[in-house]
Amino acid sequence: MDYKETVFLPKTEFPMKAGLPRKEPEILKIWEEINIYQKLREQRKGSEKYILHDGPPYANGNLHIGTALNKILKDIINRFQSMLGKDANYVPGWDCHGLPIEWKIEEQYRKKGKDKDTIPIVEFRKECRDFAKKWMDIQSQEFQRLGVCGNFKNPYTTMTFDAEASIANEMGKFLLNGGLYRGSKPVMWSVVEKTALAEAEIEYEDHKSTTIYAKFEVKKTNLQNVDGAYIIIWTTTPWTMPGNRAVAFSKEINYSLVRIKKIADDSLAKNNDLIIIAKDLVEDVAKNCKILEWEEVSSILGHKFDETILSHPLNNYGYSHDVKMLPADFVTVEQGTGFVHIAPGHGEDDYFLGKKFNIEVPETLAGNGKLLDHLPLFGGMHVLRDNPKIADIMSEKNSLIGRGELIHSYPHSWRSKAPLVFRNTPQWFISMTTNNLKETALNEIEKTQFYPEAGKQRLYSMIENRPDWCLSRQRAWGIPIPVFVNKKTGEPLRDKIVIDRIVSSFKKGGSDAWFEIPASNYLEPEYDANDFEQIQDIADVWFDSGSTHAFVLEDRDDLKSPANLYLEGSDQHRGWFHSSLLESVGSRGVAPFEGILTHGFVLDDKGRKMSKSLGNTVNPQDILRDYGADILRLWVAGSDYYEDLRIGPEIIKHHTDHYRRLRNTLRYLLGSLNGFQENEKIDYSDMPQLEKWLLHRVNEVNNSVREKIEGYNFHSIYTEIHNFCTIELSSFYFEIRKDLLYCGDPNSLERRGCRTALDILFNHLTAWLAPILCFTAEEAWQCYINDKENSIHLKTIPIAVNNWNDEALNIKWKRIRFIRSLVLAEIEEARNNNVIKSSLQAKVEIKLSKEDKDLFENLIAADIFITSEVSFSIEKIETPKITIENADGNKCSRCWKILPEVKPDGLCNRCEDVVKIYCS
RNA sequence: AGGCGCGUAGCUCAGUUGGUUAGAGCGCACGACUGAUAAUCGUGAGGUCGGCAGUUCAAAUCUGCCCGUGCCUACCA
Repeated sequence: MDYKETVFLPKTEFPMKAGLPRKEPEILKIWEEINIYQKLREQRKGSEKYILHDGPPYANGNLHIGTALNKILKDIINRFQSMLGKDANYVPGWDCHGLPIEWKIEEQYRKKGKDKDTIPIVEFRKECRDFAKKWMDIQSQEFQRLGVCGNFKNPYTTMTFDAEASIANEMGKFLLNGGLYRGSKPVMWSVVEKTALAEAEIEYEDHKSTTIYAKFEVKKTNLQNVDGAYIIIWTTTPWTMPGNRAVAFSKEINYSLVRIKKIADDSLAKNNDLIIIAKDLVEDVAKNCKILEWEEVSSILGHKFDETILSHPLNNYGYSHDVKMLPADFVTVEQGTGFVHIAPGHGEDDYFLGKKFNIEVPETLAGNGKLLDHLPLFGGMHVLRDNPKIADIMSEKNSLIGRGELIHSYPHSWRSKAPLVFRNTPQWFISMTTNNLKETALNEIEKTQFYPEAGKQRLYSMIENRPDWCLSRQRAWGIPIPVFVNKKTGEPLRDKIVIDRIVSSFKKGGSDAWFEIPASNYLEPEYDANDFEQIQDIADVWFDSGSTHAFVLEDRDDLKSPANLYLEGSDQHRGWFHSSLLESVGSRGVAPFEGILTHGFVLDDKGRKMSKSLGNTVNPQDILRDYGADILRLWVAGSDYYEDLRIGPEIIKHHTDHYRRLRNTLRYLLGSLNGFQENEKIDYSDMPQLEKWLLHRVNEVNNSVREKIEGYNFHSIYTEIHNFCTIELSSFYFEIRKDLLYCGDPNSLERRGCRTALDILFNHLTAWLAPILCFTAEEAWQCYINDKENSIHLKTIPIAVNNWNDEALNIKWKRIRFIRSLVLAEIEEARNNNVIKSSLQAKVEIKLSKEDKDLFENLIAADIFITSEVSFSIEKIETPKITIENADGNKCSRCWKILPEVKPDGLCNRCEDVVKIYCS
């Protein structure tokens, strides 16, 4: 007779094959139907808030794998916090202003043959706004497809009128507290377009420059025997000579004092002149300047040039200022003379070095590329065309020892392809020293919790070493710096009334108002608009996103500031973490976050960065289509995201394998719990020992999960859950309990106890997994309770029941499992020797110590080993000795155990009873 | 070139203050079961702990150098 029908086999609707790409959108639809985000807010109302403030992605282009990582990680954290019972309210945001969008619009213009400069600025900005909106909507859909739960109906963006007004208001705070000032700094300038260019708008191409070796006579020095000697510099930009104010040397370099003995006929050098150049470059300079013979008079260590003052090469022609010699790290002996001429208005290094030593920054260049008229000898000359002429003049005035030409890589404009120059232009800055901004920011970093810890050092040293924040950009798509400058005094107007007017007008019409509404509306009646210059610069977009704490965290009633956590890729140490900290500290004196978590970058499976040219990019869209979001989420949870993380076909396969184990565990639980009812539950005290052990372990894992949430150790949670499912559930507990579940008496305390424990286990497991496998956990949960409104994501992780803790029991079962592993190994051996085939055919004889034997008191050892018979004999040995033989008796047709009581083709006593009661 | 990181089995990760023979799971191989079945169970083989040198009785762990790699800067007179 076939007893299969009488066996209580697992039964469930939960399919083994997930079909996530099809299933997930269905679940998303249900969540939308029941409005789960809103529901969660209502349910968690009044609970402790947990605010992970979203760093806004830039609204252009589709979701890529890095963003997917970022968003999933944020979602996992929010869901775990929510599962702890907190009100984890996530408001996603977008960064909307800035150059990349401006470019796209310009590109569209170029295609249509339109010129950007002929388009009214407000119209141009409108197109940028529409572009940002379009991508925001696309990305919003993509983020939600990943399972991200948040306020997608009302996200924040940096371009709403409220946000623009609020950001302008923040700039107003810096204006009023004195932190914002007008300074100047050399920027990459295109003399063709008459505009500053951003780093990204620059391309490097070969360019032919006129080079000169110019001589600076030593005027005052502590050095001996250098009277009348010349320091020689080399430059590829002769036009910067009028702006020269210093010469840089390196303390580490050895220099030579050289007397020129013989020169070629066409050399510009003079016999008997004493020149000073780096020792390593003497040959090189001599060759380039056609010096045929020379002698080294002495050598000079670099650091001795301190305090030395030189004369400008054109000292006698209107350039009579002192030229200081300054030490600088960036001076090398790779090229030139080992001295670098410093024109603070025409180079980044030059500017900062000059600033450090309080050297004036002269203005020498007009926006159209012409040297200013008042400059002696060179007024009106053009920086790109007249370099040979400048070299001629200097040569005439006996201020060179050589000249030449050099083809080298040089910055050019992306648009016009014209060479660029560094030009000193007025810019707005936020001072790092006013109001102790830097110091306070560093203190706030000390108070911040960093995950991982190394982030603290990184942010700290960046803030510590950064110069003042240059806030202005010469651009169109962004928030204007809302400042008026008094034409007479050059001072910015610092008046709260005016700022308030600007802010309220931005609130009504957005920051376009700056370009549309006449200045008089803001200034009058207190001031006369004619007395003021209206600033046309746009604020650095980092100021926008740096202000999100103000217009998101502070302005929304359902959020709070400071946020519990800011979480971004490690590149944001220089970006959002940085600007948010400075903005908040500068305006409020405190950091906007309590913690910072950084994740690494996504690399390919070999650890190389992804690039189109290598063809190793991984598209999240492909993974969603082929595997589903839960697989991507599992990849995030299973990786150590503090470091860079890898992805590729093999790694995806690895995670789908792990997914199957988790899914099958859920499936087996659901199958085993088929028909489980409240009245089947029994008390803990009535449960078998094995179930008590299981509940102890459930408690242990539960505590561990809770603890690891606090430290954001999700890959550790993942590993622990996976190992628990594999080692303790699937291959141990489930394996042992199959007999009881399939064949046991449904009314027995043993089987009811087992199912009660399985129910508890299922409740825990789905709660642990829900934040990671948000779709699968919901699917399994719904399969169990069948109540759409009652989503798994509304639940919390169960509170540990102290009663279940029994460490002594755990230690006992560790030993039992060890003995079991010895038995299984012997069974395998017996199988290989053809003694038995299946383990139920085995009779196990164990020689073991009394202590070990006592472990099995009141337990059915055969069940634990999944054999039919076990006999013990006590011996004084440490490790049990096991022999395997064939079990005595016949095979029970229902439970397949081999027992003496069973008649051929018959049933064992237990099965006979069960069949009689339940299957007739 | 500089600043901050990283490098442990094919894959994802553990390895406490230096201390036996470097661990886990997956994958792989072999086997079992056919009552979790495109599942489940068992057994097993996989590592010069990126390389070299040093400190030490003892190094995956501490130090130095090198190689590879990632992020951020600087790519210049």
